[in-house]
Amino acid sequence: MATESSPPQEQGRPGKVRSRKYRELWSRPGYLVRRLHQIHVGLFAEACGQEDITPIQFAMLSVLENGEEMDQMTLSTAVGVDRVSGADVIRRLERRGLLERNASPRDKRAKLIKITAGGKAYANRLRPMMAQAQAELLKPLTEDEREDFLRLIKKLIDENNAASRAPMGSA
Amino acid sequence: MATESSPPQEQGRPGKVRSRKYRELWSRPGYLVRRLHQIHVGLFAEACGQEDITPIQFAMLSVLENGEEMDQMTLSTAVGVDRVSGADVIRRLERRGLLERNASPRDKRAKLIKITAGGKAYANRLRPMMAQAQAELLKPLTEDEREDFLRLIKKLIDENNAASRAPMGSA
DNA sequence: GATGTAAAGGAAGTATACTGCGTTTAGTTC
DNA sequence: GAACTAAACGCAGTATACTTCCTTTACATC
Repeated sequence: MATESSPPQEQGRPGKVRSRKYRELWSRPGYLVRRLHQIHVGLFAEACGQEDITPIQFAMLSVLENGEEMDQMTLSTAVGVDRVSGADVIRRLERRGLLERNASPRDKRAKLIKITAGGKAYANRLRPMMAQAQAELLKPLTEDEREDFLRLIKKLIDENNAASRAPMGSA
Repeated sequence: MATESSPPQEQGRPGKVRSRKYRELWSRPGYLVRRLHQIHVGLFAEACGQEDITPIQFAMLSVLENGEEMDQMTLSTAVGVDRVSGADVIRRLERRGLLERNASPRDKRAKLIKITAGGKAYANRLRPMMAQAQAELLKPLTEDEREDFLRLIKKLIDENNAASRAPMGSA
């Protein structure tokens, strides 16, 4: 069953006429990215077992891990989600006591986010599971292929970053 | 700004100790896949302009385009989402008159889904926009790199397919 | 034909990930 | 200092994408 989603390769063949491009789902890069994203979420949940954590939640803890404080906007941008989605994630992590949210003394609009001791310990405990999920995802590829894949996907992200609704890295 | 998310390449370097692997967000394949997925959704929406359509909705119309009827479960599996998510998408497409949902005469449990004439016309009209979104996503890569990327991501999906919560291709 | 299992679907609940609108506060410009 | 603009946040609403629990129906087995 694992072989059925990618029938004989015919995308990109020289003689193909324009109209047939992207006709099949498995020839649409965006579709493939969506599928792989789903798979990653599944692998992440599996690797974390009974722990109630998601990739984006762990990403936030990772950003905060060094103890630095930042407002919601900065944190959201750092993990690459928009302000509102970020605030949602922050609220859930705060509810579990993994981070704190305090009014900024310098800017009355901003809420400063800081990881708690419990949050740090939690992140440390789960790091191996996160790493396991990453390893599982790449497992089908050889070492060379992994490097290629990471290089190419980074290139796609970098050059398309501005196109995203939540441009990253402006922290 | 587009270059900041991928600092100097150091992941996978031979001397790296185990504990530093996946330490940075941009070195976690799952994180990169999530980002690229977001970007694709953004590009898709942009390419579709005022049209109110999402990648998964278009994928469903693509599967139904040949006029074939199928139940919700089969359709959901064909586009690679679970039963419940699929039913949600179907309900929205039905509301817009792009597809019909009728009780199956042979199986009283099943609802048979069929694309409408309007749905076909709509899919035909939007296909160039979908193709535009796919092309935009791959634009940063050379032709050779595109082939590599598609080959590698298909391999990852195929071999990890069973790990997904919504295994695909069993149609 | 009764029984047990599995499949199809619905309903409720949760987590990302947005858009749009409004409020408060911070700067900036005049 | 007043006015304007922009930033940070909140709230409401929507779309994927799940989980869990339930009902109905189909099918296979006894």
